[in-house]
Amino acid sequence: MIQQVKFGEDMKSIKNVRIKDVAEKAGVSTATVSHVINGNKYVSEKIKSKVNKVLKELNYHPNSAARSLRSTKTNTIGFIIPINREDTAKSFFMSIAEGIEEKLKSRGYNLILSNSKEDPEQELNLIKMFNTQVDGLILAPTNENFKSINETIDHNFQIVVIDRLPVGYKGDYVLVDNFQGTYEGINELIKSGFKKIGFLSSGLGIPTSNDEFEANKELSNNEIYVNPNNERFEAYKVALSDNKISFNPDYVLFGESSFQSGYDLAKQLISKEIDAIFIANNIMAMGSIKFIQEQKLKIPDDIGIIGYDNYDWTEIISPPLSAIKQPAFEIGVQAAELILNKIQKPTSDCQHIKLKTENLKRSSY
Amino acid sequence: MIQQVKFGEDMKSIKNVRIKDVAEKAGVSTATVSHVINGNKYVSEKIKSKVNKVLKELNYHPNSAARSLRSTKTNTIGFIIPINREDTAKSFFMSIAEGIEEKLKSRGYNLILSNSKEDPEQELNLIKMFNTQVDGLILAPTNENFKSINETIDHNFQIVVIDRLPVGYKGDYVLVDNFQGTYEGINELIKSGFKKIGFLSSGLGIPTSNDEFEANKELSNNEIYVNPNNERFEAYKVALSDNKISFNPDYVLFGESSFQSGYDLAKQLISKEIDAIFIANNIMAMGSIKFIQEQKLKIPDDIGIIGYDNYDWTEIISPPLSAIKQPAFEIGVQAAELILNKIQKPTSDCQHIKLKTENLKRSSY
DNA sequence: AAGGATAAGTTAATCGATTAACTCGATTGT
DNA sequence: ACAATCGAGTTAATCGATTAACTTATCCTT
Repeated sequence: MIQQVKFGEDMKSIKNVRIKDVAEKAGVSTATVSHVINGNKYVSEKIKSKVNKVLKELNYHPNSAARSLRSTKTNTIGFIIPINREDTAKSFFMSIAEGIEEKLKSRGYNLILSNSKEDPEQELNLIKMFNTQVDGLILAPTNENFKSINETIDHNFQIVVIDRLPVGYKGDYVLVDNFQGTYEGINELIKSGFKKIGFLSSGLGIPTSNDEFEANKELSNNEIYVNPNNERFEAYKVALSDNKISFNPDYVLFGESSFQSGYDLAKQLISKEIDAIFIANNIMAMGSIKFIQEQKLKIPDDIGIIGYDNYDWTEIISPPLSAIKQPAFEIGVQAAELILNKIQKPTSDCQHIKLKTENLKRSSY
Repeated sequence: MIQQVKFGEDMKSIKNVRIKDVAEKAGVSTATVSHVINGNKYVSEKIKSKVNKVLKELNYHPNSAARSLRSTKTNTIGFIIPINREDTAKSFFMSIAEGIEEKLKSRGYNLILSNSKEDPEQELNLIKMFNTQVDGLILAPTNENFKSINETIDHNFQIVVIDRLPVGYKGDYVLVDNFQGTYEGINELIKSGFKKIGFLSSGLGIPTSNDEFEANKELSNNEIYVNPNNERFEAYKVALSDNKISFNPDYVLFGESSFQSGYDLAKQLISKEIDAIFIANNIMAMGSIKFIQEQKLKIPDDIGIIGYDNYDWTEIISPPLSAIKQPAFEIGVQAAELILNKIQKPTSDCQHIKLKTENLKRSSY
């Protein structure tokens, strides 16, 4: 339904108030007004208050384009998220965005948001676009290698990486300790008596065959692509091994991050007579649970479950789902903090932050 | 866990490539380069290709600050959302944001995102901040009256309002036809044999007492504050009346948009022996369902339920929840379309778009 | 062949805020 | 008492891209 309405408002064609207008009205130079606004040179109280008065009267707002052009600071931070349509990770990244915004706002910065849609090409394009637009970039990377990213950064801006760690990246980052959370989760599962524990996840960023994986291991920690999924997978294997349970590759399935894929993989896995599943991906967890419900399997009697990330729905399914919760908002706050520091002091040491997860034990195991 | 790492990268202190550099290398004037880039004056093929070549070689990217300053176009659209922390509406607005972004990107525009947190003051501040930053603003308003908003807009930018309609606003908007969706939902409930239908919602933007409400009715359609909740409430009443069911104010409860409030209000409502509930708010629906599950009430035998908005979780609870789905992504696309049109042709007629909801019948009634 | 029209580029003013360099009077030190 | 220093403002160059106005050279038209 589309209506059309005649245009006939009190169109404002107000010429913007310039610093010059303020200066004239206050009887001072533009430089003085600028000094009052930015407080970077001493101005006498008398003049300062006169200028401030005029500033208010005229409702002056600095033209950010002019300001950026002259000072080469944009006061804007870019944030690139990697989500597909219908991906529930959007809630995760949105919470991160909130954290970022909260911190930025308190320091007078803006946030520009863009979505790479998990497409490395898109990501590179966005970075290009950001080149002259931002003072810093918070990036949840989809390119697995930092080289290509680094090459497209031709402007002098700061970067903070979150959520995943591309190969060759040495700068600031904020990650979540996915190893610890998963390790603890698997451990709990085992303590509760589960022995045949399946592992469901979306794709790994690293080679999955054993040979290649071993090869990777020899590189230093910074030299492999770290994404949440492979950390979780590693933790799964280590936890099993620490509990003297042998690793069975048949119990591990990777698929795309979707409801359907969760459903399908759960079906496959359950046909293998496992007694518990660790599902490293929120939306796949939903699909899996759907299948389990359809099969009328009892949770946790027939099958134990742990999911990843705490969404509201995890509380209202029956039984409520146990989950490993990532501190999304906090990631955002920390990332913003890092980037602002780096902008203020570009030569400062790089910070590597790893946030702890929280283990939410409910009734699904 | 925080690590410190010595800073010692191959710091880039590259001076940015300016249009002047390109011009010199290509042996033409800066004006010509600009014309090639923007295509607003004819340039011979020979020169055009020469310039394009240099553009690539030098990896030129226009300085957006300079461009904005001169052309008074920022090529940026602002988007203000009104969400509180933990509000599941974040998923709804995020989908809208995706829709906006998709459309904007295809036309070379950027998106700046900010959150008013449902605080009218904050909203006004954000608008102020946007004044010289954006060419247009997409606003999910929290101020109920447009006057205060209008007063803080001192720059000459375009506005498109979404989701709610403040009093006195006459410009472009994209809304969802909440009346229709709710009306149909209630109708279906009645057809399925439910008679005592409760209504749960977060706060209305209009006076709720009957007198005041009647007073409001006399104003023209554009003169009352329209938000999704009051439309839904209206539809509820009309649907009852059309089915010759008398309206019982005891069956209607308003609370804040939270899990707990949904839980509490469901408790209240159920004590009144209703046989179905229409829950006009997603997160309240979760709380309500939690309570219903705890009481071991059978859905839909003991109680029928319809919720609002289609989240993934609605499929995996038992039984799957019937819901009215808003076309979030589409709202974004349309809003972006409107604002781009308005920017191109500021005097064009205002468009009023109302999108249809979708009725997802599942097994909860 | 003269005069105008057109085509293809160029020159230079301009957007608004910042800031280095400067002015000018007052204060201080010896 | 005189130079040096300081305090409080001002002047004017500058950031990089756009674009109105202008310059040539070329092409018609009669």
